[in-house]
Amino acid sequence: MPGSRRRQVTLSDIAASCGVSRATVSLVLRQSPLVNAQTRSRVEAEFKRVGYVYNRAAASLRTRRSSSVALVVNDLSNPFFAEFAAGVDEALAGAGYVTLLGSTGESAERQQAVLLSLMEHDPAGVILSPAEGSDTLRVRQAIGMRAPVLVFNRELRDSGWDQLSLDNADGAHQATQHLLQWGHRRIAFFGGHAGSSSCRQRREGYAQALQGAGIEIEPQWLVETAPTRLEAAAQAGALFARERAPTAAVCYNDAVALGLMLGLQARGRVPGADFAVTGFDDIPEAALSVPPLTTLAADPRARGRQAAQLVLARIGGNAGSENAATQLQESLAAAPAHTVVPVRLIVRASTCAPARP
Amino acid sequence: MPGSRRRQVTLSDIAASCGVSRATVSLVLRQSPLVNAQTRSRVEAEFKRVGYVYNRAAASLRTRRSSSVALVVNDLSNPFFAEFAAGVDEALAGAGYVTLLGSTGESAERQQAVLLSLMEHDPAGVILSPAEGSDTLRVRQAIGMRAPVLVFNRELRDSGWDQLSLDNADGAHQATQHLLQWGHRRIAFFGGHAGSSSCRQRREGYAQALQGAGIEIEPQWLVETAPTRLEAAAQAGALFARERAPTAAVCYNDAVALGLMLGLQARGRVPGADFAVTGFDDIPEAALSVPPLTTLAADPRARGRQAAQLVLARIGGNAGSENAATQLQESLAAAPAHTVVPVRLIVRASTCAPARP
DNA sequence: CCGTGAATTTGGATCGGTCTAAATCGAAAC
DNA sequence: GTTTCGATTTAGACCGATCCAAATTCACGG
Repeated sequence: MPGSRRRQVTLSDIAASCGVSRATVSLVLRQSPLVNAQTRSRVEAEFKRVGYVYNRAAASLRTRRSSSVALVVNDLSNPFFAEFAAGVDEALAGAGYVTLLGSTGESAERQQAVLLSLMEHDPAGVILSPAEGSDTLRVRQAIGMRAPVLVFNRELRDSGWDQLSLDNADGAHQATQHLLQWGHRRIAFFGGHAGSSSCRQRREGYAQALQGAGIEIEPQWLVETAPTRLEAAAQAGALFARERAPTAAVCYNDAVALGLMLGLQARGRVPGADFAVTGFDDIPEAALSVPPLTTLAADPRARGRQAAQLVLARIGGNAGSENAATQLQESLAAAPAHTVVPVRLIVRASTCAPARP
Repeated sequence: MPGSRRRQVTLSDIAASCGVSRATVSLVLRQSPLVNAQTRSRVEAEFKRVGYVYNRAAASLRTRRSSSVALVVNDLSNPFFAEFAAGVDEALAGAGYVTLLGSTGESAERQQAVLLSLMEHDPAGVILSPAEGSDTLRVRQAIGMRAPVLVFNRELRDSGWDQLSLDNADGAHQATQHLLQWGHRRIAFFGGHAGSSSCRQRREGYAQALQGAGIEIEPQWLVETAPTRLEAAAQAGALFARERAPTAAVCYNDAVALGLMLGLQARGRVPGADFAVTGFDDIPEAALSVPPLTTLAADPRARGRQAAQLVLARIGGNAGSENAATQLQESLAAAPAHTVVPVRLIVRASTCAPARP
């Protein structure tokens, strides 16, 4: 019923109306065994009666223990990251932390602003999926030593922070291998910015697989595009500009692969019948495209949970030292860990034998 | 360089090393015109030198002005909500607020826990896309009068809060009309829980369109399913259980429509050729399915921005009264607004004329 | 009746900012 | 030379919690 106002009720109010001291109420709040059972229930009843809500900000001001974690993600509208974010939030909530969200829209500038703004809210940790073109130094400058950081998905060179990433090289290797087994010999690597670390790693795995098969890569097999469906569709033609055109393509990711398939169809080619395509990520659409896309699955939601676990480990890791400052020191001192998670090939109908001309 | 520790630098430290009082430093922080230009630049230099970062929690403890907004969403992995969240965050960040994320996984229980946890962080406002089966009273109990709320997408009866929703009835009406124009006379409404407000509204629009065409609805044309692809695919058969089977279906949403199309194909029917299907939401996959899905677009990112604007209006709305408590009072007192945004029909290839047997 | 120790409770400082009312300081005005 | 005034600065309380050391209470043994 809009109408009942008055300022919010605090621990002092409770103390007053229960006839005990603020300290006692505080002990009740924290489930201390010190307080008498009768007192406890009296106070707890009052909590309910007046609808008391805890002010965590005030508490962590005193304790110097924050209960939030910042999640900075480059593109929420990408289902891969949305799933990731859901996983992060799930695990953080389970551990009693709240998620501070920041999205950067893949802009290093916005990322900087977002980080600065988030740091003012004193997160206990940061999970960062860096925008393309992030500068390690600037990011460091924004975060300083104030919180442990987990870098996800892209590299941040020499940051000295923990990192969680997919086994990009191995994934691309698997995809290429798969195409080789179908009998392809002319295989392109399509899409992505060669500057980005994930693209570089995927290209490496691809190159290694071809090398292992004794195949030399033609320059025209390497096509760069923005990692979007649209750009990919537009660039499809580049594959067929010259002789020795490829019969298959390992794509940077699913978005690019879906775009390429559209582009192929526009040229009268039939992906999955006379041209083979693989993706990366296994976004939900991959299973529904025509033809369904052979791709590499990484289970982004599980990655999100994992990322959360990793920062939480840095944050709370050392149960031995209760002192928050010391804890931070120790955890920051431990050597940064680089966790690489395997990806698995999901074979669908977009891969096929090379067309016999 | 991990190694440089020491406790974080505070405003008092700055004051000390600049030889001014804490009050002055505080004035500098807040760009007050009171402070002398020389002093200001001296202090600002010190900020940079030592890498000072503002502690917003401490500040808002005193000012009673929070700079965060809670966003509670039922399913982040749904691209519709992911886009929505991105839009919310974009607009909030632009206004200097930070987003506290909470996802409920469509569970009223989790939603309650999430809300309680978020409220402890004292958000200035709440944007809530309620989980199915939310109980207005419990939600009210968690939030109380502590923050203005914007309810998105689903109704929360008698909550007295602002609401932003899609014009569900009109959308379904448009879709049904479109099918009628193709010549269909036996049109089903497929999917969704009839209990949910959005489903009810869509069914209403559908029913009205049919009524307008003088068509009576057969009970078997109304099929309930969970709003997921899988369930929808499994229930496809229900449409053809009896005589007077439909030749087209207005689906609850895109996920259901995509599922239904799969289910149809499994039965040897060809959606877009001998059975017409429409969706709702225009998720990215809708354009890529086979056949591409006729559906209703709502631009979720823009909705997110709009939702953010609406809470911000409640939060900051009254520039006249500087007193925060008074402001909250006034804004909560203003009559709740229900904003309904139009949706537009995107015609693709999943709709066709009825099959001539 | 008093000392003793365990069980409870508490006063008051503290976290890092902001706010209010009052102090300080030159310089212009009388 | 004192008063006055605008410009600047500041002391100290305060926001809502926690923490520490010390105080209080109470039952029990001597």
